[in-house]
Amino acid sequence: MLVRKQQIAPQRPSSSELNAFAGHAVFCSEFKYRRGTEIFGEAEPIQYLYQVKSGAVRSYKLLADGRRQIMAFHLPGDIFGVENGAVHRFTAEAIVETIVHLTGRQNVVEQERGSATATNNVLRLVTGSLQHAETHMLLLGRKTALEKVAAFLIEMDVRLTAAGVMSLPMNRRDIADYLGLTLETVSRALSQLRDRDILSFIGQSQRQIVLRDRARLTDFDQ
Amino acid sequence: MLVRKQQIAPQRPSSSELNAFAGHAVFCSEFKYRRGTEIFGEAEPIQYLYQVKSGAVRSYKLLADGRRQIMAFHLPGDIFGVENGAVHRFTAEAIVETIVHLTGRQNVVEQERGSATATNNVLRLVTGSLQHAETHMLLLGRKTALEKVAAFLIEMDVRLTAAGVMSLPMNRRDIADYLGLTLETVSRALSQLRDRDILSFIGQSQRQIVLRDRARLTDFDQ
DNA sequence: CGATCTTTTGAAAGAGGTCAATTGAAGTGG
DNA sequence: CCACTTCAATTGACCTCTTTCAAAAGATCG
Repeated sequence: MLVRKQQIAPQRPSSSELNAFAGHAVFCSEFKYRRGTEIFGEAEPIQYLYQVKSGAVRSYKLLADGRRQIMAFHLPGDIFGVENGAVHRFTAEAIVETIVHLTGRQNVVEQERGSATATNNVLRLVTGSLQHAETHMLLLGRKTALEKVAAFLIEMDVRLTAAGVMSLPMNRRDIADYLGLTLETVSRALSQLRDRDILSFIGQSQRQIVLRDRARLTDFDQ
Repeated sequence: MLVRKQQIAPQRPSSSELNAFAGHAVFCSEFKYRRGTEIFGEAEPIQYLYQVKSGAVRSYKLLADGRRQIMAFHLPGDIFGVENGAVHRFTAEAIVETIVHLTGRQNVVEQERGSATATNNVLRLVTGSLQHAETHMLLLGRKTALEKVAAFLIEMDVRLTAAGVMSLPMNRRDIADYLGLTLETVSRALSQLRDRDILSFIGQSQRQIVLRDRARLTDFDQ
């Protein structure tokens, strides 16, 4: 597993939000993952706790025949890989070149035993994931394609929009696998929103989006 | 809210698994809810922690136009209503006449502050919910109708089958809203499984099911 | 025992999926 | 640095799975 990892600053403990999370300084390295590379796999033993420094991560589950459901996108600032058991329940991959801060699981486990504050931090993270999962179940089970795409844009708008432009790190297939659709349906929904002047693409890339009418976009998201 | 509640043994602290959860005896009452009545509503302040003694509970979220997504069914032994924030994120209703044990939230909060064991118990419950939610997202986003119904039957088989018979407390609409389908599609899938001799209904009720071929049922669930 | 709720089943419609072709962007190696 | 290959996205045409609408039979409840 470490073979895939490209260590940047292995010896120097670096300051990060992970330290704040732990309540005290812990050994904390920076790793860089190339686009498309696996950070950890489903059923692999848990060794680290991760925080996205730059880039983007997708975590997903697969069915036997390859159908994929992306549970969440992890963007700069997000902490992921927090689990209570011994093994990961899903796979995490870098969507683009991604730098993460990581801390050994030992530190987290020790904190769980010792500090009540640290345990509460773990609890807060897991609760946050659960809340997101519940919202997403409602989307997956009961929303139409257009409502799903609108909800996705609103979610990403908060996280990714800088200077009025939303730069999506993921491709249409990733979005589709997040929303329980096909990439063609996602593309058609985006085109429809563009034709109605609710959004527009800028430059040559189809991943740079400007939201022109957030109010009407919200109307689509039930 | 208390108006709806029919208290059974208000004065007598009763022994239950909730006490084991708390690590020591706490005030613990038994309440009975008639079928269809609300136990708590979305956005209501959290006051209690619940454990199903008998019966069944559905917890769900609604869209503005009434579309419903059931997040989970809570069956005898299940603890529910555990949340980290101040208000509930969904509604819980008794599916049939249901008896629950409940303990005041104060106890839980105090335990969170004090005992690390109690906090770990809360963490274990929340982690369990998250794990279930992740599995369910894969089902909602990526499985076909037949696969969804097969997965539902396998899930309920473990929980509900006694003496070879699975007695479902919920109707077809509940199942549909759990699986992101319509009740007609659920009915058709069950008929299909019956026609293929994978299950059969017993008696006059359509909620008493005998699984005749679990191996082939598992084949349908990817 | 009548009224209401639940479930099944059929027929028709529709939302989203599949297949395919085209265009455009982005890496890659000579 | 540019041609070449590969990857990404759009769009059209068609198809199919699930939904919608409707009717009828069956179960349950007061």
